[in-house]
Amino acid sequence: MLAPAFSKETDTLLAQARTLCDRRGVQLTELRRKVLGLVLEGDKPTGAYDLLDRLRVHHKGAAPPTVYRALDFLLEQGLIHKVERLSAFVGCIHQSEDEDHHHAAQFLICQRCGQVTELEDPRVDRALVEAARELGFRPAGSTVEMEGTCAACAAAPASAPAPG
Amino acid sequence: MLAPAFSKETDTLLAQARTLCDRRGVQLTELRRKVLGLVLEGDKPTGAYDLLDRLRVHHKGAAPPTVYRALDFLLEQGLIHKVERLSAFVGCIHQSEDEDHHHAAQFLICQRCGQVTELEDPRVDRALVEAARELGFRPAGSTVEMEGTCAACAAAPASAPAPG
DNA sequence: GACATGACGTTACTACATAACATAACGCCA
DNA sequence: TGGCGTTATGTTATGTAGTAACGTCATGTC
Repeated sequence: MLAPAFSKETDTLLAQARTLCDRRGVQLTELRRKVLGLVLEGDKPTGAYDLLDRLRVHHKGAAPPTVYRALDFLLEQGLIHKVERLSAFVGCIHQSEDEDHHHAAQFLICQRCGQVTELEDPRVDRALVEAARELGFRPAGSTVEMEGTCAACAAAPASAPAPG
Repeated sequence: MLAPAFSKETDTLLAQARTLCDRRGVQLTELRRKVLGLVLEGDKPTGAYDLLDRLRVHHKGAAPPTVYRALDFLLEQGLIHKVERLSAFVGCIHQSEDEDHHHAAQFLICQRCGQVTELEDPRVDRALVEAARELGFRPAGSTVEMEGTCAACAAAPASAPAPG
């Protein structure tokens, strides 16, 4: 079970994640760290079974529950997000030690190039929380996703979607 | 292939849907009408395979594509919505002939009783569209869902979630 | 040393969704 | 009126996503 090699950027994020988990008293185990690394390495949202395939390279005998448990942990800790429309996972770009584990994020999904952009727009969250509150609804978590065409693809000729 | 019996409320909505499709020049076939009826009858979001089971009662030989094609049509026409977090479908309560086929809706999902409430809050949509516009993103469709506890369940004792 | 806890292994299964090709009904129009 | 395109549906098979249930192993603790 060798350690996979991650990019420098990923290693930095992994180090941050380690610090965060230590402070919270939760275990960023080797397995969970690997899965987080795989999610972070992808420049696009990655499906659980795709992660599983990659995980198996260095982690023999990995099965669906192996990946899903790790993903559940990472979601709980707010280290990754799930993009519901894609049934896929992305690393969270807004890691912050002091924040709630699950901060409210929004995603813009480009139908042309597949690129996903994470937003953290307070106006959107505020509007949603307010609308819920008016109905006496107590929010626990939200999914906000918008599909469409990103700026790069809108500018590119029809035959050439902006690359990943 | 007998016609299933729907409630009076559902029949009313089906009649509206019929009118709307006629005006648009699209075909609300018997099959599509049945599936729409089944979705509308449910007081909670219904999964595709649940719909399939019910469809089979009156529609021998129905298979997954039978249901999914009908659902795709109904989604296109804005007659139903998909709740991504539940992989399930609900009837749209905001049918309007003049509107876009896909209007921006939001959903509040109660984790206790499973009830789903559709909102159509202009503030939420406006905030999201604005945030996207600032990044040069051209919106095509959005998913906005919030999970939590509905007013009824929040008021009810812990052991007795408010009924469906 | 018995026992609780948390992480992970392993097997099997359930649920969700689509590909690919066949068939049938309809309108069109040459 | 026969051929053709279009749209809806039938049919078979397969791909993808997610979970249940139970076993094992390490660690801590009383």
